[in-house]
Amino acid sequence: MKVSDCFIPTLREVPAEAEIPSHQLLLRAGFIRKLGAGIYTYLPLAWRVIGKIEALLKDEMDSIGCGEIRMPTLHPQELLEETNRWDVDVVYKLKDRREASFALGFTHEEVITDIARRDFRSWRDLPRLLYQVQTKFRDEPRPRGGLIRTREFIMYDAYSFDRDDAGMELSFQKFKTAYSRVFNRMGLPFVIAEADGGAIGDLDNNEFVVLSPSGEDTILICRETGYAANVECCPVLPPDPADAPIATNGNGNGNGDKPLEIVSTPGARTIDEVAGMLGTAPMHLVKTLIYLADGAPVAALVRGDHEVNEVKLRRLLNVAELFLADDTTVERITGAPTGFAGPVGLIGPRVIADHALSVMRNFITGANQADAHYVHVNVGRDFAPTEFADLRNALPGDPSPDDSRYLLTEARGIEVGHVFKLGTKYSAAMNATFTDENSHLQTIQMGSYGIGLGRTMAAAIEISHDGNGIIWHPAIAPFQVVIVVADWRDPAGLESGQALHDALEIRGIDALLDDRDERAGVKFKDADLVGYPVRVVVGKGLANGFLEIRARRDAASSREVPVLEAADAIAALLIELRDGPSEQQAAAA
RNA sequence: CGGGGCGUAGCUCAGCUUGGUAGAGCGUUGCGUUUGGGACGCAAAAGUCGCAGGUUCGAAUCCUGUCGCCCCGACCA
Repeated sequence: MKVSDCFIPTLREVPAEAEIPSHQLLLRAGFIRKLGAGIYTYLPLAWRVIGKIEALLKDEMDSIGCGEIRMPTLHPQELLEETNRWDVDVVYKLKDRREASFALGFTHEEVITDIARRDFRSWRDLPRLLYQVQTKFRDEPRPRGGLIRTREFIMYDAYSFDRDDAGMELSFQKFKTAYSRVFNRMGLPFVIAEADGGAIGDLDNNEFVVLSPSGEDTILICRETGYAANVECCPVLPPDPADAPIATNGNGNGNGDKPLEIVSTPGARTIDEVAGMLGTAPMHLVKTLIYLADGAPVAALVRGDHEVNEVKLRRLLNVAELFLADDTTVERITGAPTGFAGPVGLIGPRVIADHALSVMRNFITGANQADAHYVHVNVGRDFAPTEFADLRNALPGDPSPDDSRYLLTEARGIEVGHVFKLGTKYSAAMNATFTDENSHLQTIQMGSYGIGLGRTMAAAIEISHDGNGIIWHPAIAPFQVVIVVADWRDPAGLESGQALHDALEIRGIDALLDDRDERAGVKFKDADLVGYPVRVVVGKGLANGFLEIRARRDAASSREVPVLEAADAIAALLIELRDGPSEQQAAAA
C-alpha cells in the first residue's frame, strides 16, 4: 500500500473538542472522524487496527474452541421483555412501519439465549462457546473521551453455555486466560480487577483494566499481593479496635464518653461546613444519608470523610431500586431540612452504619432539626444502628482485602474487557433448558464475555505515545513499517522503496510506502504522528547502497543498513519490538 | 438530569464588553523558487457568524428561545 492511495488525513493542530491523548491523536493522525457525540467513523488506519485486534481475538477464540457467529442488531421488544430489559435506560428503541417495537442491540444475552433454548436440547450439546464481533448501541448519558465511551461501538462479545457450575467455572477461566493472552500479545499492560456486574449479573465477574489517568474507573490495587478491584465493589475490612483512639473525639481530647450536647450550626449543611464551624475535621463527623430502597427509607451512616458505596448498600438491602431521597422526603423522615439528618432520635428508617463507626467515640451528627448538630454522640448510648456493614468506598491506604498486612493504592483505569458468570439469570428467565443423562430437565449455566475494540485501541494509545504522536505495538499497528522516500522525484529512490515494500509484504509484514510529493520533513512528522513501529528512510544513503532504519519508540535506534539486508533487519527489529515492552508501556504498567 | 464552557472560513482562534455590514495563522488552489524534521514569495478561492424569533435605521455583537458540542458530576451491561 502507498500513502498516496490510503486516506490518512492528518491534522497539524489539535482539534478543540479533544482533551485526552488518545482522542487528540486519533483525530490528528487521521484515524477517526466524529459524526455526532459518541458517534465516529473509523478511517482506514483505525479500521486496520481494529482488524488486527480482531484477528488476534479470533486466533485465541479458535484455540479455545469458540465459534464465530453474527447476531442481529434489531431486537424485538417481546424478546427483551422476557428478561425485563426492554426498559433499561440505555436502550435505543424504534418502531417499524407496522408499529412493532425494536431495540438496537446493546448486548446480546437474549438473542444468544434464544438460540440456546431452541438448539441446545441435550447435555451432549454442552458445553458450547460462541462469539461475535458487532456494533452495539447504547444511549449513554454522557459519551466522552473520543473512543473511550461512545454511543455506537464495536464490541467483541462471547457467551458460554454449560451444564453445571463446574462447567461454567471452567469456561469462565478459559476466557480469562484467552483474554490475558490477547492483551499480552498486543503489548497492552492490564490488571484483572474484581468488579460489579451491574445489570448484567451479580455473580463472579472481572474487569480487564488498562491503568491510565484518562480512565473512567477507579481501581484499588495491592502491589504486594496483586489484588485489584474496582472501587464499586472493593471490600473494606472492619477496622481493628486497636485503631480506635485514632478515630475519636468530637472536639475534645478526653478518652471517656462525654455527655451528648446539641450545638447551633446555622446554615452548615455540608460536612466541610459543619467541620469548619465546629473547628474539627470531617473524620470526626458522621454523615447520615437517607435513601429510598424500593420505596422504603433507609439511613446510611458513614464517617464524614468517607463515601457511601451504593453498590454495596444495594446488595446489602437486596433491593432493585436505590436512590438518595429528595429534600421533601428527607424532611418528612428526619423532621429537618437536608443537611441536618442524624441517627439520634431518628424513628422509622432502618439504620445501617459503616464499620468505621464501631470505633468512633464522641462524634458529631445532624440533630434532625434545622441549624443544629449533636456533638459527643456515641453508638449504643445515643442510638443503636440496625446493623453494622461494609458501606463505604475503599480508599488508598486501606488494608488489602486479601491480606491486611498490605495497603491498597488507587489508580484510574480503562475497562477494556469484562468477563461475567451469569449462572441461570437469562436461561431461567427464558426457559433455556437441556435434558441431562438422567432425563432430567436442567437449566443452562451461562457466562458472557466482552471486549470493546475501539476502546482497546484508544487504551493502547493512552499508554503508548509521546509528544510527536502514537507509538504502536507491532501486533496492532495499522502498518508495521513505513518506508519514507525522502525525495519523491528520485526514480531510484522510489524504485528501491517499492522493492523493499514488496519484499516485506512477501514476508507477511505490513508495509506502507510514503511516495507523496511532500518535503521529507512532512513525511517524518506524519510517520511519527501515526506511529508506525518501524520507519525506513530511502534517502541520501541510497547512493552508497544504504537505507536508514529506526524504531518509532527510540530515536537513538536509527542505523544504516545495506539495501540487501534491510528486509532481514526490519524483520528482526519487529520481533524485538514485539517481545520487549517499550519504556512508556513499562512505565505505565 | 445538575454545574461550567463553547458554537465566526476545512482546522486553531480573534472580533462581541462599547451595534455600523467579517479578520488572522495554518490548510486549500495556481505560478515560481525550494527539497532529510510540518519551506518561501506572489496571486486566489473560501464564512446564511449554529438555528429561530425579538429590539434597532442598522445585529456576529444586545434580548428571548432552541439545537449542537466539550468538560465536571449524577448515571453507566
